[in-house]
Amino acid sequence: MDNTKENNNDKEGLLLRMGLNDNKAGMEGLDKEKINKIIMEATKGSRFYENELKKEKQVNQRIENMMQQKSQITTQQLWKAQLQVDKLAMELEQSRNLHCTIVHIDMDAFYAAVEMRNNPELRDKPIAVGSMSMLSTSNYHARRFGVRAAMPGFIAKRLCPQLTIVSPNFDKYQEVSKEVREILADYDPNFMAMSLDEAYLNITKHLEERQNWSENKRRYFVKRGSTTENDKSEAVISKAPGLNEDAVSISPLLFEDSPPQLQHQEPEIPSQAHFEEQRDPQVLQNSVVFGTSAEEVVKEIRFRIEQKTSLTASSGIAPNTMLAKVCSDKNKPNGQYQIPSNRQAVMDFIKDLPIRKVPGIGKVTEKMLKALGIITCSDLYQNRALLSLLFSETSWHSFLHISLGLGSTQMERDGERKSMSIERTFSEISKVEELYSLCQELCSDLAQDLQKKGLKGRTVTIKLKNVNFEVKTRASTVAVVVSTAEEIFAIAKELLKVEIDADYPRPLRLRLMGVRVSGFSNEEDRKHGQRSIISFLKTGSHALDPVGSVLDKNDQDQVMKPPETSHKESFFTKKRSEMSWNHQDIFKCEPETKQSFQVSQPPNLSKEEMKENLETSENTDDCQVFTCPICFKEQGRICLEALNRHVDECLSRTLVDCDPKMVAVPQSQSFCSEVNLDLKTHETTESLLVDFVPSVSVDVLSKGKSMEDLNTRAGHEQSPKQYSSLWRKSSLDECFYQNSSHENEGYDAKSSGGQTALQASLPRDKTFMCPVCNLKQKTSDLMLFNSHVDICLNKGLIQELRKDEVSPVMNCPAENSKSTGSSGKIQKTMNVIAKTKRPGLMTQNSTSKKTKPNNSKYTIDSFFK
DNA sequence: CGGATCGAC
DNA sequence: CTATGTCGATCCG
Repeated sequence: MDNTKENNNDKEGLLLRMGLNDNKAGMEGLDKEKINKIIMEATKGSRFYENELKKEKQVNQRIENMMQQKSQITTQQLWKAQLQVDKLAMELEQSRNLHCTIVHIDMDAFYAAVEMRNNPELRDKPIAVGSMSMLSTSNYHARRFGVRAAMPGFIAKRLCPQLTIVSPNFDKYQEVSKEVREILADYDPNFMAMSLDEAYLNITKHLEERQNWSENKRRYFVKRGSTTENDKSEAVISKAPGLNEDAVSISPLLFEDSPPQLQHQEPEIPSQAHFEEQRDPQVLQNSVVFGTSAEEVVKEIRFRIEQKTSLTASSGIAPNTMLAKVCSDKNKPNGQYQIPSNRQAVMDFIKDLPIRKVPGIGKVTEKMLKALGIITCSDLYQNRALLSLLFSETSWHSFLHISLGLGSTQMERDGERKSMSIERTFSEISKVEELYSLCQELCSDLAQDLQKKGLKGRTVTIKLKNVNFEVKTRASTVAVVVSTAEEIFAIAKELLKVEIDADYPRPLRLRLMGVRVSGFSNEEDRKHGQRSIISFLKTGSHALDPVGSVLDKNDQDQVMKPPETSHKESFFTKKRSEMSWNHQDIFKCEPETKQSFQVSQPPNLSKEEMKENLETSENTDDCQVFTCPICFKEQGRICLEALNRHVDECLSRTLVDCDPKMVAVPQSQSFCSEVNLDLKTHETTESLLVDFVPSVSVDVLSKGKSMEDLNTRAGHEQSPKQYSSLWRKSSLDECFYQNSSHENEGYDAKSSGGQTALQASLPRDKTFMCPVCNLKQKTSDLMLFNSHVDICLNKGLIQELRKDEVSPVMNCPAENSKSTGSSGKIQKTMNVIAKTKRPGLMTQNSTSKKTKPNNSKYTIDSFFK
């Protein structure tokens, strides 16, 4: 049994993947081991499980390839990469936009919450929404037993025999969702709904307007049940008659079953807001006034949602969507969390954030990065050079964005969709006729969806999953666009036929079939929806207006970008387009840049003044004086684009030159001597890339900053921080997740020891201590300082590499036979499927079961679909 | 372009 | 008694 050990590992992996390791132990619930054991028993030996193991092996193989590649990276490559990555990082830093207030709203355990609201019977029970085959969501009570979304119901039942599984009522959820949407629209008419229970808002403009609102405009009345059309909710409210004129009266009804810790949360009622009891006894209402800050706005939103729907929501407030989303998770359920709009706050937040929390990083990426020792965003930043060598450009760009705490500040325009598909799972079908008729049905349903959207495409893809959970897709592209059921089916049928014939003596034995249409043409899209024009007008009128003129950048971007890239800018993926348009953005960024560096700007700068500053800076600073981080020569008044060219040249020069040891060391040393290059760039500098330099967080002072400020900040850094208290407040889930994501690994916290000491010892007035070489230097130029640090860092990296004997420079990579060829990107995925064409084993079982396509869908449909 | 893979919910 | 979903986007050969 040579695979016993491996199996054990795999088991753990599987449990991890199923997200079950992060279950919390509760008085009534189960502890982690029990949960894992039960799941294991239920799952072991199933075809599903076997397939999971197989998939996991593939991922492991991928990781192995990656490590192999890593071992062949030379120090020169790494060094060069470091500089190039940092160049981009600097550009990104300059385009950082902190002027938007983005809110992410997330309804708590949405489906389950609706069901509980509608049926008081369920309120004290563990429940889940879904079926025996699959659950969509569970309430918090059930979660204590390890019952979670995406878990099959029959396993959930074993974990929690008392579990009530209710089948989903999507219409109901739609309705509630609509009610919520109506509220959200008051704060951002352009809000972006991600699903029935989740949305992003840009409340920048609302906040601005709100500043002038009278109290009455911010006053809401606490309703006492009678207004709700839903009888049940009245019952809910009257159930707590003792709760009267205080905050508790509007505290969540939903979380009676919340873990006890949650009840320590302070009542989620505006701190600045105050209640005013209405003296008129007949009114029987209290009113509440919300403040004008973002936090208050969000409390107001959540308050209104709860008043209207009797459901609670969690939310996050941050300068961009990525951060907002992460935030909303932090104090869930029924909580909120804000990252203030300054760079330091963002960085503090990001610092220990496990990458898995970041949207876009899923379990596979997490595992791959973990293999590189990357767990947190700081790790991500520290490994940026390596990552740029191991991952595709889009991937490492995303990583860089994440590790800098950057994300989109715009609500996505109605993105042109790229494909539309339908798929269905059913109990085994292997009869040819049934397969065809099923396919036809799918095509017909898909055609309806397509026609609703006025879409036609040229590529039809079928997807087949056999009873062993092996998935295949087969595509075919035709000359003219198709959209009708017949047209699609004609193509899909052929594809299906090929697969049936290919296996011929054996039946296909499918458990899922899907059909997809893609390759939409723009002309068609325009013709039908005139989408582009509409969205163009929308851009003009509803433009999310951050701060006055600054926002024009956004709009201009919209207009200037090529149409394909102007849509679908999930904060995660839009970067490519940013890159290609970078040179155009740079000057438009200028005003913002200026501001984003002014994190510590003089507090009372009037808007006019600010504008003025911006304007002048725009006029005069079109080209700044830059210093090349490689050769350290001043580049005069050239624009960033030119600087980039220069840096590139420098880079290739130095690399040809030689051993980095010889280059980096002398340069950095000479630089470490006192330099005073007072460039007329920004009068304020903020720590840029230095935050994550190993074991330090260096803060560059602004001119106006006093020593007290500094000390305060440094002290704040180490004392029970603002965040950790909030962190403690977070739900059990959350805490557990934190723990579980760190368990199992010799988690070697990249110690941030000495950080405070270092900060405190920072001399004032533009003399900085390099955290790596520990030498003093004097400069006001951020870039210079960073370059210096980076070079020192490179030195360190090189030494580290040497120490580890990973791949000494002289070592010829070719001698390692295993992964020849491909240098640069990860060799992606082994093609295993090709080998697995032999379907069902001996089971001759021609079980022509009734074709009973399982129609229930548990997917969360998005608002606008 | 085709196919597998990833991630979100 | 059984029993593990649906959809869109991206990446790479």
